[in-house]
Amino acid sequence: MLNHTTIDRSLRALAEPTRRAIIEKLSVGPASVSDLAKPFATSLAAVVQHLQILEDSGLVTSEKVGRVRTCRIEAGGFDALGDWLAQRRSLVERQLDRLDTVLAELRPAGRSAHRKGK
Amino acid sequence: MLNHTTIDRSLRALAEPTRRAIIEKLSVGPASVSDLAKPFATSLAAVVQHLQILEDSGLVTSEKVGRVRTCRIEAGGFDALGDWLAQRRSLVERQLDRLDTVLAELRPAGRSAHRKGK
DNA sequence: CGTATGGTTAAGCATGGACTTGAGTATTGA
DNA sequence: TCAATACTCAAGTCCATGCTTAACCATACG
Repeated sequence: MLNHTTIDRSLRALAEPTRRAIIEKLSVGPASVSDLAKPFATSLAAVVQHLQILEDSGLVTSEKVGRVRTCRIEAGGFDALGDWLAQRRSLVERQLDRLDTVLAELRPAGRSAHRKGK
Repeated sequence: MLNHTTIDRSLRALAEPTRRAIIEKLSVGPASVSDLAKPFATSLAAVVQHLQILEDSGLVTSEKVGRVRTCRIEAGGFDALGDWLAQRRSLVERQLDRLDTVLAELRPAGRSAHRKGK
């Protein structure tokens, strides 16, 4: 399993509405810090702090040219989280399959009816 | 887009190592509250609180029979989060495609080299 | 040059969230 | 029926986190 700390940082970063809104905006396209701050009622400094956390989590990168910092989503920043999620879901599937098996053994003549088709 | 509050609750619930560990254990199979509490150094009450949060988030269900509460992963509890993630990733892909297009237009004779094959 | 713009950093505050303890309820088993 | 088990609930503590303000730098513009 890949580094657990990456998952932790990603999830913490995303578990905040403002940061999620920033991610949502950035997933449409790059933006400057003050562009990102505009929609929010909070101060610019607060947004900068959120951006710092997003960068530490590996979800966002930024580079400064002149006096403006341009932020963008880091492609692949969601991969660790995606893998973790996929693994959870596959394990849950496995559980349901085993349940099916058990039910099938309990009434061998019938067809288990509670699972959605493949 | 599906209910935003669901995403919020899922992410908040998962942004905590203990709760994630509980999820990981439950994705292997159902367990009682005290089974879940065993591996942790914390008190039982703390684990119960975590379970409450996980249930509120829709990731876990439980039912009490006799004096023991059995907890299990809610199949489909990860769907909203999975959809959100997938959408982010697809939007990021779109950005990269547009970038490819721009680069291709800048040097029409060359092949863009920075993307992995389809 | 001077001023505005865009961002950075630090300090302090306030709230939320994780944890503990302790007391209580309901079930089970001897 | 008594004790152990398996939670449940309430109250209180404490620390992390998000926010603000304020001072500060660097770059761009008239």
